[in-house]
Amino acid sequence: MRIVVADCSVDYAGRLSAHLPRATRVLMLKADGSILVHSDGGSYKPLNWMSPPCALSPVELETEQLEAGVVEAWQVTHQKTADKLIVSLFEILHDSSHELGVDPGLIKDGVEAHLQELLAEQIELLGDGHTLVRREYMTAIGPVDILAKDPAGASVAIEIKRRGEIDGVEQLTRYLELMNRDPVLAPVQGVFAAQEIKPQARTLAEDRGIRCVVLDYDAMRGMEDLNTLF
Amino acid sequence: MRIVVADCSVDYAGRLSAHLPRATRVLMLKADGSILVHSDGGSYKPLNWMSPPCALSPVELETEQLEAGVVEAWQVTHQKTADKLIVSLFEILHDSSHELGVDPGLIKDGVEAHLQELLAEQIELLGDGHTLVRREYMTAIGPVDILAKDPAGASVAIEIKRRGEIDGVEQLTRYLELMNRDPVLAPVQGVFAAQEIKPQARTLAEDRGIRCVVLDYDAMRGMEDLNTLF
DNA sequence: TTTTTTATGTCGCCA
DNA sequence: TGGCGACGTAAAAAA
Repeated sequence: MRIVVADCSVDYAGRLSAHLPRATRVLMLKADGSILVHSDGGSYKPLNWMSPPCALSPVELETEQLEAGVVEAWQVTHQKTADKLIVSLFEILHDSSHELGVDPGLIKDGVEAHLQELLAEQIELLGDGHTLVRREYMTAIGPVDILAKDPAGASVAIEIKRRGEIDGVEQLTRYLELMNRDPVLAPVQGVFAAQEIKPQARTLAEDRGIRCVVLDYDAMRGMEDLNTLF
Repeated sequence: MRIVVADCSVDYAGRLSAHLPRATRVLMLKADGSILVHSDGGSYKPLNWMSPPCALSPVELETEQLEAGVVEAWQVTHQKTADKLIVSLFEILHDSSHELGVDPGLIKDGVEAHLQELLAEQIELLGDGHTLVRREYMTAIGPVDILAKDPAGASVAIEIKRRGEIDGVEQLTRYLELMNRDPVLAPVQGVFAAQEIKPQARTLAEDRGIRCVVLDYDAMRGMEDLNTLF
């Protein structure tokens, strides 16, 4: 990994053409030949970049560029798509290289899939007498996370999110609308289950007669451990 | 912009939970408080990050952490969502700060928006006698890229894409269906305009009575230059 | 390998 | 500010 801080301008030609006027930026050159051009703001997306597989090579400077004050120029070319990125450096303020090694990678946990798995195992969290029909119950417009039955035998459709927001309520509403047209299933009660439910989402859900259930992930995982243990 | 190369581990809790085991990585700390954790591979997406607005603060180390070899720890918290990122540093290999200033930003060229602008100016490309009604004509299900009239005064709805694929045809079909129900507009003819139209998309479009027009971006831009010149 | 789906998407526009 | 669509979407999962 080579890190260069420099006064530079960048030109990209590929799926679109783009230009970055002269300014001070951070250039991250990774071991696989890829390059990221970052400014001191924005989010994780670089201003400009080239993804691997690609190769960096120095560019012979023309008189015009030398006169404009260009000290050095790089050309980064994508192996397959022929996308091209040209970095013109006017002044290098910092330049260092670092041996990083291979990264062990990110371990994700607590995603929606795991919550769904846990709630399916502990369906009684919705209330005594609830029973699981099945996970990923298929409908014409997509799978409902969990289909269950309440103690009276009525259908319950459950939408699970890590964080409950409006679009989750909309999604569940679409499922309910469809399922309530099916005489075998109707009437179907909706349950919006999440670790955290935003006030706006709760209001919308309750206004539509959808029950909101806040899930305690740690407690549910604890229960699972107990179940696995015995 | 502060750049730190360090042996570290990272924990994230927000929409999901994630953990990065101890390894050497590059930490980019931006002026707005945001942080990116990069490895020496992958692509432009960091292994982990926190987007602004957020704030970084040092964490008081516990005995357990000190014994494990943690030298320093940071906590980055998102202002609104309460997402949290904790970076535990075992060894700092590099640490430098740089004044970057505000970036002038990326200048894009050749995107859909520009194509739309150009076609609106050169609406006669659809055929002599065509006139522009307006760009981004609003309908109940979203804006139609361009609404025009043919020489006979009939409505023409134009969907513009850089690369014309099936979903673009579907989108235009939805607009046409809706607009043709409006007695003021009906009958509305559809035009699918793109720099490149995939055979599948062309077949579907023509089957639905939608005209396909391939746009020559360079020629259109050339025309614009002439128009600006005189 | 190719296609489809997901995403801590991000970004930009317009109501 | 919130909703909606495009993105050089990228990245992961499925086929």
